[in-house]
Amino acid sequence: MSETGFSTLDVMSGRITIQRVAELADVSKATVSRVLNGYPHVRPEVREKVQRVIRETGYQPNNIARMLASDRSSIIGFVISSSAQMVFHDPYFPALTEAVSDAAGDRGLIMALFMSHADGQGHRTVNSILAAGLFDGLILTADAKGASIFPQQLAPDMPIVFIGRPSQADGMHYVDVDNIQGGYLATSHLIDLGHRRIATIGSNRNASGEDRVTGYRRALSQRGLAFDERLVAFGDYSLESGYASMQALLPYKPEAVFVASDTMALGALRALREAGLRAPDDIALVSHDDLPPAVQADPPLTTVQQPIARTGQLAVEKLERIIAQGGAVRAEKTILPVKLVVRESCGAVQSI
Amino acid sequence: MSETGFSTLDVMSGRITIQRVAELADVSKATVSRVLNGYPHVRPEVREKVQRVIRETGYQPNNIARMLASDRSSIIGFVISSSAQMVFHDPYFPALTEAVSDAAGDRGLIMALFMSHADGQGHRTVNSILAAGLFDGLILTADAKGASIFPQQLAPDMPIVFIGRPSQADGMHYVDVDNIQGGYLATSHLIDLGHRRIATIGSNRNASGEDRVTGYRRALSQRGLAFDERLVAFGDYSLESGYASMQALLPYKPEAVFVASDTMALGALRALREAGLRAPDDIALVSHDDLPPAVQADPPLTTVQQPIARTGQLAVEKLERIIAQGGAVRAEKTILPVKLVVRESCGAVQSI
DNA sequence: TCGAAGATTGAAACCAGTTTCAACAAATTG
DNA sequence: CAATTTGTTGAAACTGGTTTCAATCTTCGA
Repeated sequence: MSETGFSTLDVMSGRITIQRVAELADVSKATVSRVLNGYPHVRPEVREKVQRVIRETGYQPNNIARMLASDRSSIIGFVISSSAQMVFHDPYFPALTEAVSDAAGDRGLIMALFMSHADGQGHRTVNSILAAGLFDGLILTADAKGASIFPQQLAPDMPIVFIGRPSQADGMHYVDVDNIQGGYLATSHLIDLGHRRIATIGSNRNASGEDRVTGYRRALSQRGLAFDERLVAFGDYSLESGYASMQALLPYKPEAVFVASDTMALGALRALREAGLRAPDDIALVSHDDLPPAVQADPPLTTVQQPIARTGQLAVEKLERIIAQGGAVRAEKTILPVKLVVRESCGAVQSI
Repeated sequence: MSETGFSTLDVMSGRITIQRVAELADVSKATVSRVLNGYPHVRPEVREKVQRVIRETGYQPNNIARMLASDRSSIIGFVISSSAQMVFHDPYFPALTEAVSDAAGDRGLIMALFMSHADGQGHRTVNSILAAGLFDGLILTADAKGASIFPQQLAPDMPIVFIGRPSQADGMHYVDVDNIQGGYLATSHLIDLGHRRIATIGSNRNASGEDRVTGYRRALSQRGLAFDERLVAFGDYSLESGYASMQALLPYKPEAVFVASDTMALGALRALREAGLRAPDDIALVSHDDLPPAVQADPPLTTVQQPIARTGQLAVEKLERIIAQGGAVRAEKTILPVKLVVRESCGAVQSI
């Protein structure tokens, strides 16, 4: 009833607004806003008074109003465009998601996750994301070869960073891992161990898969080994495809195989086991990714470690920079180094 | 220069607003808003004119302004509170995430993902989520036993649905799977196959793990089998813990084991293999979850299938209902049925 | 044909912040 | 000591929608 019910402020009315804080601190909304955002031009004692009111009332600024006024949402979209199968079967995407989520959280950004299945219309997803006009920027996992629509064409001003080299990389920002070097290191290691008939299970689904095969070929040619078409199989990163690919390769009697992902290597190992062969004694194996299954495999996999957490982190940082500069940043790619982790599947170390 | 530059509307000015559409269609903002939201009280020809202008200008309403005015964001938060390890190693969380993401997308909701690692302060995450005041509601994965702070206490009005029974389930909405029945079905199946010394690898980390062990005990007692403390081991859902648990059980010579997750079963299988034992010939195995590794395992796992996609979907639907009704819905739990999927690890089917 | 009920419409208030700009005070300079 | 410059502050405009309410226009029944 009382017009001056200041004392019961914490009880009355549903929500505390900046207006209310301003009244209680006996200043204007503008000043409260300055305090809130750490802007200068506020006398220390005024600043403190406002902060005290904020503390005492438990005032939380309304983020949506903030977004509207400042034209910034602090929300970024993370779009995984891949078949449902891949997301399920390969720990790469969970690991990457976690990396991006962590990096976003560290910077006070909120990450909205979209899984746009290639089987449905992934485009619809991307379209509706852009239409939402809600995101400060987007992180996209590299598209499969042949993806037709590019969000840039739909929203040229939207800051976008790819993870993995997109099929049309011109003018795109992206963070990738040195896949060519990955294939090269793995294959060179096998050559160093004395193997000559070295096969590969790669993938032609996306740029990463192709690059790893490129590295494989580069290592061969650099050491004067002939490239044999029959020693190359292509999978889709699933365990099943690794299994099938290994079965297809066995008739050509490889001494060693570079498998382009840990998950496919797991499948390859099973094919070996069923054929009564053992790694590394009968066939040496080096794979790629260094995800948890590599350690868990039997035998543990020698594999190329790719810095997934760092990848996610750099993508977020890069995106933040582009957002801050209003999108006027020259397209720039970042390639992260990889390294070989030697375990038992290659035969360089004796199993314990 | 011209004051009446309507013809160049698509070129001039950065963004088209509802005001601009209203001017072009020669109506008020209110009418455009009515058309936009499909409200009645607009003459057909007016409606059509407005729609034409919208189409021609490519107008997209600003979602943030919409949120502010309507006090709805259409964003839900999905919080995975678990150790980083679990998220990495067990495909359960990726599968669940995908289910929730899909269900949200289907309903026009945007899903923000939070992975709050128990190792850091998960509470800080939840706090800052609530502070954001951005979400219409939250879906939380059930907390581990002993989690101390409940978001309800911080934000009693926030619509929240748990996936999995939370440790303080009173007054909470949650969707869960019938874990007791899961343990019961698995164990009964092993009893039916003639086994008597049946061990279990469970978990006391959360309610699901405990329930599965409860089901195991219920099946034993119902069939008049004694419960033997030494035949019970507890893991943390990781492959490693399954491996260690199985090693711990072997000295007590179980004939069969019910393992509370596929991932732990994978570890158990390895322990068997290293001990020179085979499933199902030496020890029969039934696990829980029916995630991809169950099929990929060697031998493929007989396991209890839990409907993950359905779980996510129901959680989103339930949350949407609570949001729509302004939170005034009586707490209600939903328990989904599980079923046994017979493969080779239990010995009921001959391997091919 | 008149009055009442119902449909259509727009002006204005509102959501809760940020930002601009003018006014004034205090400090510095010539 | 006057003239600038610099610092502090609040009023008001602005972000782009939704919603209320009163005014006007139709339609229909008596």
